[in-house]
Amino acid sequence: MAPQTRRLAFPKVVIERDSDTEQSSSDDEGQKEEEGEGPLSESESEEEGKENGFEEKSEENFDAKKKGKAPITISLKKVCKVCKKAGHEAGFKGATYIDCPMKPCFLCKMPGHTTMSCPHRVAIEHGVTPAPHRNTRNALEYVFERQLRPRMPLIKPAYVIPDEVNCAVIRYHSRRVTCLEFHPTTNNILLSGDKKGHVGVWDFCKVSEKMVYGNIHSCIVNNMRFNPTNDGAVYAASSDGTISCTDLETGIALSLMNLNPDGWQGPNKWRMLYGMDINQEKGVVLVADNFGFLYLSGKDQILFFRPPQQIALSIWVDIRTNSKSGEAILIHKKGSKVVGLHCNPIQPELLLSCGNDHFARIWDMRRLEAGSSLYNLPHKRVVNSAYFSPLSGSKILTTSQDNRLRIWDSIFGNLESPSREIVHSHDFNRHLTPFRAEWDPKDPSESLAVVGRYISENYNGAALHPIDFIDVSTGQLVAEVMDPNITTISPVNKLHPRDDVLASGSSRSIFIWRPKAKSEVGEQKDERKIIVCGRAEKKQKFGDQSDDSDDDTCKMKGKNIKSKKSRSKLTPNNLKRKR
DNA sequence: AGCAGATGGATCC
DNA sequence: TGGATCCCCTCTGC
Repeated sequence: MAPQTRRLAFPKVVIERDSDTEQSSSDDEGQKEEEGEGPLSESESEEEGKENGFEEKSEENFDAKKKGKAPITISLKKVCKVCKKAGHEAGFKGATYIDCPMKPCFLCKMPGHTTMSCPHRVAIEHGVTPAPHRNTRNALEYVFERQLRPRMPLIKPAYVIPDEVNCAVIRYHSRRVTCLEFHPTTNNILLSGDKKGHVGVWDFCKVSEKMVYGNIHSCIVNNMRFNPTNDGAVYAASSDGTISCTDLETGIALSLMNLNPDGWQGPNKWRMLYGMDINQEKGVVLVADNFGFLYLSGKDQILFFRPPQQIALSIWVDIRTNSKSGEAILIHKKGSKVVGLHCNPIQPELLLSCGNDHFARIWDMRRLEAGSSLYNLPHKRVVNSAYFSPLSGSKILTTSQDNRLRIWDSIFGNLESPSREIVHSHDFNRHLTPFRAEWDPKDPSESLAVVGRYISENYNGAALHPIDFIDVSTGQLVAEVMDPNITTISPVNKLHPRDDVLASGSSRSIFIWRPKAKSEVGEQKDERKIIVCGRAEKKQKFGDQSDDSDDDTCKMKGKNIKSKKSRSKLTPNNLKRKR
């Protein structure tokens, strides 16, 4: 499928919504008239009509009102489940979610309109605040222009979008997937961490070769990184307060650090590890906790480690030459979670952190002390992730819970305000893994990012949550990929470092996406396989897909398909995008 | 099938 | 600073 923009998709949604709304409101009227609640339902329809901008409808209702029915003061009329007021209802109408008009827009957070009419929902640019015009440059930027710019291509190559599910493991994990990581050298190996602390290793070409190690952590795996000098070992940071180093062959995990050596001493004492990255140059694992502190640990310390001994805090390796060893460094507001750490791919001295104090911060590794950050990048709400661009390391992409992606085009330029803010729905429900927009590591122009979408869209009667590909240099929605069988939200997405492959984690399942064109032209005749885990594990091979899928459409039409029934409908024939 | 629970963040007081 | 309360598209297990 060619990359599809919102502009193409949106009119379809409008049509669905119109008929849905009209139909459901007239249904309501009919039903309530029987119940003797005519006038109330009329006023309800009227408000709904206004909300959607249908003047004719209001007139019709006015006519109906003139015909006259006695007003009733006591009723069992439904109230809005959001604001508890009568006169309107919020929630799903079929597969379309109707916002409560009393609340600010759920998407852009501005008052005066709802998500349905939000300009950011219909704009092809997806709601971009353009970069302020800059005519000042600092000396570093000239260095950037001279040294890095020549390596970047002048003409942006066409994006290749992995937009079709190629294989999947359904209910692979026993809890929701929290992070994914591709093997750095073996193309087909995908690692996944889950909320329970398990780590999965899956060969998605052989598909059935999969393993879940359940003995590594006791709760959420927040981040994983491969050992840059030994790709058979992976580090993981967990909310159990430990960093593990796991041998992928054996599954034997060694604990590199334990911040809760005395066990559970109450929620105020329990330390959880979130952000993690590895600085290859300096040979250290950087990890940050839920109290605002950064810890540095020798990456190769593991070589001297014997389980089940746990390394005490005092033997952390401190790479700083002029400060005390073994000290945690406060890098974000005390008591706030530091959810992301990223080392600059080009400048090993630069570290980027982000957290719940609404800031992303840039640090010089040579001067890591509380309050000594080089720059603080403010956000309106919690920052879920912050990444340097993968090739030049000169851009920054952040995901904040204020439903905005922010892009700084050059860390050498003016960092006072982001170059762009892109409105995007990822303000998540608390029981989801936080959304993190991630760069495409293969894009030489460093402009393509992938991020899951929280809010659903009505696709042929099904409420689906697409995975968005966004050109962060323009804010344009390059593609939204979805599959009728994936009705759950996909907050975790990872693009392959070399292949045109997307891995996404949705609830307990993992999906591998490849470009549809490839299998169509037979360049790479992949067998699409789905493995369903569970009580009776069965293997399904995707058969030929017939175009006649109206049956499924009808089944899904007009209801929110987030039900167990529809979730279990994962069959070869209905795994087909209906647009 | 229906419901509780998970332990998240914003906001108000 | 801390407790209470609310929440909007979850998902699972009992």
